[in-house]
Amino acid sequence: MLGETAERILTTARSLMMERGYSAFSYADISEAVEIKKPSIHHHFPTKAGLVVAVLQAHRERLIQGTAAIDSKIESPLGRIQAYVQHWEGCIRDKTVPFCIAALLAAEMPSLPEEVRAEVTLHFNALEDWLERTLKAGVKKHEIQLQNSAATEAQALMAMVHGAMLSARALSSGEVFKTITDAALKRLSAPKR
Amino acid sequence: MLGETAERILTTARSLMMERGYSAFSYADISEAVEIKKPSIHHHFPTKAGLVVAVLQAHRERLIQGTAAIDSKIESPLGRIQAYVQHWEGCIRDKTVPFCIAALLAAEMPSLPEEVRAEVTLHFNALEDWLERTLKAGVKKHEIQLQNSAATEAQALMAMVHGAMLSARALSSGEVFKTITDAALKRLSAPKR
DNA sequence: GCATCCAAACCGACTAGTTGGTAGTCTACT
DNA sequence: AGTAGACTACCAACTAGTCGGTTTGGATGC
Repeated sequence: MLGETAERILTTARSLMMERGYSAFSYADISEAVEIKKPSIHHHFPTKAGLVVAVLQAHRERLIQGTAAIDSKIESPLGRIQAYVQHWEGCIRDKTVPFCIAALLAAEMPSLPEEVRAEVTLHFNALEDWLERTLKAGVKKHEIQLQNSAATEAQALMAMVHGAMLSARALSSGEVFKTITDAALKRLSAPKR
Repeated sequence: MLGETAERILTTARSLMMERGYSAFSYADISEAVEIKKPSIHHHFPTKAGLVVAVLQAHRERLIQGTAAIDSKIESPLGRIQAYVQHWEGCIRDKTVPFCIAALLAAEMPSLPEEVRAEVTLHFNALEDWLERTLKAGVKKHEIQLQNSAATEAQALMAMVHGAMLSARALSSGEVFKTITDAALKRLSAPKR
């Protein structure tokens, strides 16, 4: 298992990356926040790439746990997707977790170490999988209507959520995220019958 | 007007930023590509923030010129939006201009200098304006159907395009951009009548 | 025609600070 | 005695940016 310090380093790295991405945060930043000297961080995480990979693995783990929790709590597929989007809405509103790390790193992709790039791709795949599964279930239950294949609609939905995060940052407005995602959800729901 | 060297610095900075964003490119990188010594770059652009602002202003100028060209060449609003999306599709395919700089910098927003941030916001506003105008014109001509206000749909469309760029990077697949944007365009077009 | 002046362009050498990472040491706990 | 965690003291490489100085191609005055 990971020690307490390693855990603190991870969560600090996470929030720094959420704010700045990969290249704009440093071991010195973590050192300051965790109140531990820089070489001690290297003791727990020898390289920056390794640390970031660990953060991304935890991030993906949270995604898998989170969607599983949604699946077990909410029966309706449309409701599940709503819950997913609302999760981010809340995060963006209270500014604790203002961005999906994987989406952020996707922007920096060409300047990332290979190991990190692989992790980003994995996250996108995992999210796409869950969205696709959930959309398909919604169609089967006549709760969701799609104009394209579930795979395509899952990709589109994911892009919309990530793009909405970009817009929220660019316009420094949490409002715009809700506006965009509400419109996307509205489009998905099948007319009552 | 800008000299030839300044112009070369600008285009080099542009492509470096397109690849890496703000914090992951340096004057040394430009120096190497332009084959000019580092202090000479400072002669033309005293600060990095200033250089990036210049790049963004040119980028926005191109957006305005580009959309104006589309407006004058293409009569149909839906066709105009298609042309806009296809422009990026082409850029992503041949990898010359693989990302909208403003969208890339939006991800880094919190670590950007103020002046740069303002420029990013301006770009988002300019694009949103054009999309909204064009969508409204399409509705008037019964070419485009919207489920929400034109402003909302413009935001959603913009988010989708930007998110599709992120996905294309994350999955290193130009295909996925086309898949996503095709679906978005399909949704916009009103049923024939 | 020719000296003078000027400004733009450029460059070598440098600064102060930061980057990720290393070596070796001390300490506390098992 | 061994080990995990933390430390001080480094390192080479890189960061944006500065300084003083040279080269260049015109303009201007005579």
